[in-house]
Amino acid sequence: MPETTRRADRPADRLSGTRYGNRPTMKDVAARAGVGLKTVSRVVNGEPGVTPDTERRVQEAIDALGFRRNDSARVLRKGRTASIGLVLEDLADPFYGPLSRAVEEVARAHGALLINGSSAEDPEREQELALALCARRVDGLVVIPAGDDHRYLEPEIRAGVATVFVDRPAGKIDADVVLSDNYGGARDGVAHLIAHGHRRIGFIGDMPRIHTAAERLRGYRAAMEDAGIPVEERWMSLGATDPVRVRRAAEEMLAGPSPVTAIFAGNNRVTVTVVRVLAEQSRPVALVGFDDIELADLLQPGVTVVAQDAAALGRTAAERLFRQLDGTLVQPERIELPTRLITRGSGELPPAG
Amino acid sequence: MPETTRRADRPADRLSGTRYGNRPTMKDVAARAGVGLKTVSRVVNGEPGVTPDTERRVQEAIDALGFRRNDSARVLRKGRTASIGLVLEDLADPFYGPLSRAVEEVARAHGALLINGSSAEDPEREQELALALCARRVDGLVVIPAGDDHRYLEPEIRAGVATVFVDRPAGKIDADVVLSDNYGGARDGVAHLIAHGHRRIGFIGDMPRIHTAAERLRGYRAAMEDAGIPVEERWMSLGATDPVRVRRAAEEMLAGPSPVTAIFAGNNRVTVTVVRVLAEQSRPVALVGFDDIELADLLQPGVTVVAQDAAALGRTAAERLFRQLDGTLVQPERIELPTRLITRGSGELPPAG
DNA sequence: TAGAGCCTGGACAACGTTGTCAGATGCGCG
DNA sequence: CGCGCATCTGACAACGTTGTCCAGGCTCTA
Repeated sequence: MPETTRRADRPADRLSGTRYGNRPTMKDVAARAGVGLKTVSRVVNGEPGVTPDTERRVQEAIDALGFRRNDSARVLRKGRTASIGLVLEDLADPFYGPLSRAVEEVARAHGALLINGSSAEDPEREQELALALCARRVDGLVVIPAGDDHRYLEPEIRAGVATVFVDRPAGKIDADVVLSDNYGGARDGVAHLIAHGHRRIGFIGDMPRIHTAAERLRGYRAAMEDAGIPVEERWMSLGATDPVRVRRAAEEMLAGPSPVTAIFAGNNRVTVTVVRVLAEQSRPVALVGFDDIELADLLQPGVTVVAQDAAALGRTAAERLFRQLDGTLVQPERIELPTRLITRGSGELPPAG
Repeated sequence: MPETTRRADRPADRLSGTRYGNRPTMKDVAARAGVGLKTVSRVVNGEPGVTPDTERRVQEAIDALGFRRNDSARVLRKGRTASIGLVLEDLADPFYGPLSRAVEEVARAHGALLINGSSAEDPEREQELALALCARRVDGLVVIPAGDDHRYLEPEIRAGVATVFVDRPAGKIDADVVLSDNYGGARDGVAHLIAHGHRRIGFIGDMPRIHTAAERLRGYRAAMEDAGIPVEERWMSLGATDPVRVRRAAEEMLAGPSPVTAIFAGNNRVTVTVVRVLAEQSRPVALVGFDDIELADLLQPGVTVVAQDAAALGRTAAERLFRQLDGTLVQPERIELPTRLITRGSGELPPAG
């Protein structure tokens, strides 16, 4: 049949509607066990009021047919899905692994499953994902925002979808947010470099439209200003953090007559690339990175970082989400978790050249 | 005894049944727009046969009420959820990040969402998770097995749940499997060490009940045997791969009168710990690790590894899953992806001592 | 031995959506 | 002006489960 679908380009529309491969239902089980439908339901759900003998008969029928309760139908009836959604930027990013896992653990403790998807830093994809999750009636949503306007979630929140934003604040709506102290962490990290004698300090960060990136840049500027150091434009690089771009940025600020003697790297990806670039330099350049990276202590020198606790971010957010669902929470709040400066050598190098 | 739907200790049972916070339904939209229920359905799904004027009225009502289609009800009707489940070991493990992401991308391309959970290497939890996903009627399941008996999935597979196992084979059932060539990779890695003059080579791996661990051990033994080197018991450590245990194992094989001159590390976690231990040794010890690790090239010396392509594993598995759903696939198959030896220095060190 | 009360089991409606089908409407044409 | 046809619309059942409520059978007591 030529179905002329007008806007059938939405995800869920693309799978066709073949039935489950003929799965047994409670009705089938009931027929086989010679009992009523509701009795099967009672057995499946461990409700009281079934004689051991009847229960045994039902159980046998269940085993024989390979019955498994259809939670979709159950959800329709009960109104709760016991699942929460997580919209993050990139599952493959080592920063989000622990965060994701922490959210999952909390969900598990509350008997909920986790559905997650990556926005790939694309606001439109974030929205598409979040709304798809809402259509599935997740009980709650943990969002690591890619966009800066979340008014599209207003009807959902009003309808009772618990919502918590992590890592970056929500845009244009009032909602729970759990953040790291990006500003303070960056400021301290840069101040650390200044304390070790640096004055020409480079900053390589992500696009400033990303909240964390903007905050870290603000921290950098604050530390410099506190020390009375005027920042030169060419010390700063703000843009995509792919290796090619970062490498060029680093090499540029390390070239010329008065190169930077230290670099502050705005996130884990930047840090990794900068470490590579610095390894190729003839003179030592100090480095402090935002986000911890694995094996940072084993490099020569060890990489000094401003570490944030990704797991704590996820855990805190998820716990807050379930407290929203409990009804114990009313007022949206902004929670800021502290960062920690871990000195390993690279940030304590004195200025060279 | 076949495990079945039983008692009320299952996750989904713990959330109580409060209704959605009074969400508008198609009926409400229909009432407000002054049209029939089915017409709303048509508009929502972009079906043909609605005049522009009617469509506009319906659309306005949708916007005004903040209506969002309830996919649970839709699923109940259509029989497909457009979602697939992924059961893995630990979301936070850097090896599974890219794998997970790859599965997600394929799912996305097919318009499906991804629900995932961590088994924490616990067979019971694996089963609980997989069955919970089936109860939600995921269309398919990608499983990284923790246990070695998957007969509990037989009714599900028979009922049409597409199933693919990744990284490790299924136990006691016939199903699609996508693996790395663990045996060949380990054998080549160890042979590489032997080629560089080593004879006393240690092996530190995971519990042999884990298929990958067993295969890699087999590869180690094969390489040693091919070279005519009798393996001493104390060169091998097979057990949990927590840092404490691995550290002790490494230190033990490096002590005594005839210590190993090289170590083959059975997975990424082991490699990381061994690198730490070796950094403390006075004499150089060669190292080849299974799985690539970030920044391996920047360590002194760079860490030689047998790399597997986690993303390719995930992608291949997910694609196979959707081909099962298409009906293009019939016979279960075992697909083995090659590994790649990446030399960076640590594996090319000559024997010392 | 009759009545009260408890326990078990089942009929039925409802959850929100989609597929089916038939009715209503409008249009062109004889 | 009426008929056929195409187009648009809506009533209704069904998806598989759970909550409500009542019937029937049993035990227990007076």
